[in-house]
Amino acid sequence: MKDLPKISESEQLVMKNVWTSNPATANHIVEALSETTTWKPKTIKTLLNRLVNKGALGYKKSGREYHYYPLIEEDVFVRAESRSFLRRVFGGSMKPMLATMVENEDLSSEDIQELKRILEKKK
Amino acid sequence: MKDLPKISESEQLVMKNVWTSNPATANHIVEALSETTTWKPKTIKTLLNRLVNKGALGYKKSGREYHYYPLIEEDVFVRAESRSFLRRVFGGSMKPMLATMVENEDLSSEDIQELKRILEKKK
DNA sequence: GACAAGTGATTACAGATGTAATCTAATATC
DNA sequence: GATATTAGATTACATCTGTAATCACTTGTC
Repeated sequence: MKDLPKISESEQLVMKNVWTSNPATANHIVEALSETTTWKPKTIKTLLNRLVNKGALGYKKSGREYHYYPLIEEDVFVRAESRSFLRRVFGGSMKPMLATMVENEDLSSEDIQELKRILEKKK
Repeated sequence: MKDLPKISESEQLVMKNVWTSNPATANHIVEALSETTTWKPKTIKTLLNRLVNKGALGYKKSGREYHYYPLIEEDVFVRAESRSFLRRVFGGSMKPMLATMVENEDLSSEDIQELKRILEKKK
């Protein structure tokens, strides 16, 4: 898997919106992000422009609206980010990572069963 | 849990060394990091100074050597980082996170069994 | 006491990031 | 065709981060 561009936390929020619903206009993304952030539209448009420059987003012009779409698959990004996190914080080891997550989160018996099923699915 | 200072990836490498063996002198940390990085001693000392200013490290002077020690417990940092990762990448959901990790990593049957035991330990 | 050596503090610089305004150009409306 | 409006590009600024040199001060040695 070739190198992904480095995407900051703020840029990730933008990407998440585009992954969820694309193609999307800037205004659409601005509206969506205004529900969860206090960013000004100009800020969001800066992040969009940076993501385009980084090769994470593409766009197609329609009239005077740009329709943005992802150039990185969400799955690819998520897997890369997960690998990076596991290596950086746990030295690549799954066991302490899972132990820490399990301690952090309030999990029900159903949750635990579901997680075990996920483990069992592993071939 | 009060706010932890934001620690960069490079600073995390320094912290890991101090967590592993402390108190530690700058030279000791420089030696240890020289095994895995190509940083100059001045670089490492900058990172040490920044960590002190951030409140992540403290020091005690002995002769002309500073003995650095952590002001943040590794466990606390690891838990906070894990929470942040889970929320940021998976919206707080354990199941897709575990599924992604399991797909990413080459796990043996023993590994899987051990991970299930970790889940079962959850009260 | 003087000088050398060693230690960290401060400074330096470039790029990244967070945040947002200003400018330019294109489209929509009249 | 002219003007208003809108959309993104560019610029702005402060802080963070990566990387490392220079400076200042303290300690060690003679």
